[in-house]
Amino acid sequence: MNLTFRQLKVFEAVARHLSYTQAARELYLTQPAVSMQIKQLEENVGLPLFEQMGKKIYLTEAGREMYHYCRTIAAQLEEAEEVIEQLKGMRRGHLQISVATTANHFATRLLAEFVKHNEGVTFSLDVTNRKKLLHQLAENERDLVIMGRPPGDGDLMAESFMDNPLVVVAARDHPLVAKKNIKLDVLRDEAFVTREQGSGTRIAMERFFKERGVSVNLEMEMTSNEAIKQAVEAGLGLGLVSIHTLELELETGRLAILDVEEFPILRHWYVVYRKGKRLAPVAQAFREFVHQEAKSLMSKAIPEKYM
Amino acid sequence: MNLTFRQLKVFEAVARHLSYTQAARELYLTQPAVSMQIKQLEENVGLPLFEQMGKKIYLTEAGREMYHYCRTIAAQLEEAEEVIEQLKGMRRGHLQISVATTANHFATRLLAEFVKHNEGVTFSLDVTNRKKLLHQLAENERDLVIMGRPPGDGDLMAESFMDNPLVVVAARDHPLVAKKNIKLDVLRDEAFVTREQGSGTRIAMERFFKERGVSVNLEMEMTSNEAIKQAVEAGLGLGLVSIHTLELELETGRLAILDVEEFPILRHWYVVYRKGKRLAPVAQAFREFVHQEAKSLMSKAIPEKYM
DNA sequence: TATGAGCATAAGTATTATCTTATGTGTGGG
DNA sequence: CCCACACATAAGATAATACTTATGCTCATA
Repeated sequence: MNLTFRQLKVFEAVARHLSYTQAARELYLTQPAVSMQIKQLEENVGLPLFEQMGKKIYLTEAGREMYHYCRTIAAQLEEAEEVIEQLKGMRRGHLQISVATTANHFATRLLAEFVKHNEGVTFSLDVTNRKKLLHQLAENERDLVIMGRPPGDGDLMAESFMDNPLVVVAARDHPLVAKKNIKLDVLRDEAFVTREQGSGTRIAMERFFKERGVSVNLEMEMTSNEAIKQAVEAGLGLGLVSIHTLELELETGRLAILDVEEFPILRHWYVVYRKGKRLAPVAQAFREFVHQEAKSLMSKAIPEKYM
Repeated sequence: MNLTFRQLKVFEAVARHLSYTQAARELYLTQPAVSMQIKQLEENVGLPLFEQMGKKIYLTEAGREMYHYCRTIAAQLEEAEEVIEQLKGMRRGHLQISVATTANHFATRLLAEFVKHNEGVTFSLDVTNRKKLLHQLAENERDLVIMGRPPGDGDLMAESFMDNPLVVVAARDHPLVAKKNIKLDVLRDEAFVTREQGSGTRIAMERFFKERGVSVNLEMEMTSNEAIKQAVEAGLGLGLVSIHTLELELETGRLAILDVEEFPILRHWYVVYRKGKRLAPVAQAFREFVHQEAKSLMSKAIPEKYM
């Protein structure tokens, strides 16, 4: 079959009016133009679609079938058009986001807020480690990624949108909790519970201590921030984590931030995407949303001095 | 939107292969031809459908949506094509048949037999009186009508396909049942239960008696053959009916055919349709089926001497 | 750094679509 | 019996479509 939409459109009008002439009027055409379209359609189909009895025309059975499919196809087209329009206006869309484990807390909240403001937007959120995030970016599997500073070599756009202060935490009954302005040297004697090698936090941490000639005990590795906090709370040692993971623990007083000199280590959160990627309207909107709203959204959850 | 099927077809191939070049190969086109079709489609849609990252291309969200609708539309088209093919080969179709009340019995049986031999054929059967049958023909509401001889003035094709013997019946205990070769004059004293004025049977009956100068008592009118048979069985009088309505009553012996001279009145059944109407393949096939099979199908149900 | 793969762009061309005007044909109503 | 209506057919003008070839650009990879 070699139909054209024009043929279907004209056919639909004729079938509806059961009149070539009226259909022609509706379509601002002459009657022969309509005749020709119908004739071509009938040739394509291989069966007559109308029969003429005297002055009136009637749909043949083949005509009735065609009319049916004509309308379902038209309906599909309309639906498609509507969906596309929604995509254009960003009233709809699907976000594919991945976030670093550490960002889980506020990323989820950001997403929730965004979706609340944009009805019809759906998303899938993958919370995973730095390595996998970089892999997903390389494979173009995600629209946007929220993470620490990505390596400079991959062709990535990374836009900083919020500070990410790393702080030293201890259990509430730890001897250092009460001290003010703790010297870095003091930490030399302390055990640290840390994230696994290769994680953003770990990299930053090691660089920080190395630059300052302080070698600390980093023998306890955990693959999640939750595990670290549990360990610290249990008194296994100190922890070095992003303040954004601490909201609940600070509120309940289970963990305390130590007042160590040169702390917090100031890092940043980035919205990352592939250079040259044409962001879909939703993704574009979410990116802007993050830039505008992240700070104010987080300020409610974090002690002021760390903002 | 001003899409073309060509655009959709090309788009579908590209989306499937995620490659312009491969799609071009599949469609026996050059790569620029594919590029242009996609470009035009994107212009129509108003959004990019693919994004290129290095050598690979990916569907954008709009692209994924379009792909979806593309496939449902293609599915609709295929379905339409299939239905049309079936209509061509008469493996499918809908019959719109009307039959005279008197023909109900064997018409139903004919239809049943026809449908059994042609899987996929559906029908709607209207059993009604002569007046309405003619109206339906005039309004082109039915494909075929089975009835007695239609008036010659309407532009109708009427093809006789089977005898329609009208016989005189009586209750089994009627005095005339035992008589042989009953004279017409004898009927003058008898009451008749008849169909209403305007019915085919009634017209034939009146003409018959009038031509022979026999005036009979026709005061009991019924609008259905079933009612007539009931009345005759109850002893209200004689009946004059088509033998095709009598199958069951003869078999059970509730009614008897009288051996009246010049009887049965020989009339005929006709397949009738509007002159110049292009019969759909199904209707055409049924018409031929009726001509070929009606007699043999009926011979099993009716006493041999009346065939 | 050179090469090739893959898509975009440009220019040119043959084909096809689509429409109009003019006219023919059959139908039903006055 | 003739006219008006409705669809069919024919011829021709115009626009647009859908290609092709040739070439340029960008990126990955050897």
